[in-house]
Amino acid sequence: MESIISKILDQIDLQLLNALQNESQLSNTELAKMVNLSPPATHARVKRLESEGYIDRHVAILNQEKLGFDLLCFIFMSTNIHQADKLELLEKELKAMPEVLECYCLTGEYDYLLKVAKKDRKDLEGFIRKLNQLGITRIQTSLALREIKYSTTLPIS
Amino acid sequence: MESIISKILDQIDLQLLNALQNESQLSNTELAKMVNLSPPATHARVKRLESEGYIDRHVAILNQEKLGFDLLCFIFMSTNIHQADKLELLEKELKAMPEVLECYCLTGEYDYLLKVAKKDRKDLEGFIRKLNQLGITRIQTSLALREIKYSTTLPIS
DNA sequence: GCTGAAAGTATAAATTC
DNA sequence: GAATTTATACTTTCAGC
Repeated sequence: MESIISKILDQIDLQLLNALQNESQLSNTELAKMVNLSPPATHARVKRLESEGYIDRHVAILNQEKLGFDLLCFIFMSTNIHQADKLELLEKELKAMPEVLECYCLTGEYDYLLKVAKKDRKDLEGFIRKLNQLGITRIQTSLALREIKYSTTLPIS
Repeated sequence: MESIISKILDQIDLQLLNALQNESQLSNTELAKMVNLSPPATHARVKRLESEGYIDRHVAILNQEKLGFDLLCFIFMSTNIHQADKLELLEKELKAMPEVLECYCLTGEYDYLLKVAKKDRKDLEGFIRKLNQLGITRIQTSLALREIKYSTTLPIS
């Protein structure tokens, strides 16, 4: 059975998405050569993929180490907030914190998982103190000792 | 006391990095206007930031949901491997798996944290079986119920 | 979706500050 | 030494087919 995607995205679309998620600076001309299409046809497809929301955004990935972000932490936490509107506020505040790179609601022991980048332990301490003021009941922090892989590339091919 | 970075990167460099990590498709002309420099001067700075490793790569962020990746999982695992060369092999294999988006060595109860994207439960089951064949002793899987934030933007400003 | 032309960009070289 | 202006090559992008 075919997936839903294959009915909307053909092989060329997937090739384009895959090329761009690995190297978004590829020129339209280069992309066109890769998929054996004319530059205008290629351009139209990429624009379509963007406007239809398959491509969320284009970003530059900076080097954490070179920029002094020595601490990458995973913070598990639970809250005693249960009112829907107050939970929403909490999530809005978490989202607005620039040091919070990722945040998910998780199955399991804790309510939330946060991925946080900080420059040093003092910064991290301040951040955790800030969390405690938001109605967080339980926090467990794990430090990343070593990065083995960091990718934004979805396995679409 | 000034940070190390401020000795190498000036305010304009940080502005450029910050602009590009949020929207890497900005044209050189637009960047130049933002930082009040001529396009060639801006271009030289960006190239320098790339060649010196402050910018790792440029990528397009795809929409997981639209592409059918319904399962985002965080897998904690420990291994019984202790030989250095065999551990290296394990890490190389983890790195090579396209469904493994991120992988870190962690402090705490488990040796590794994996962030894994899969299309459905059957796929996930197959993946976990594959892990079990690599010398993994203990696995704990948490599913992301909801994404509150997903960002690649470091808080450099 | 293709071809060919027009507009806009990136980039290298020469010049100035 | 670093930024600017000038000039060229390349790319994107819009017609018409």
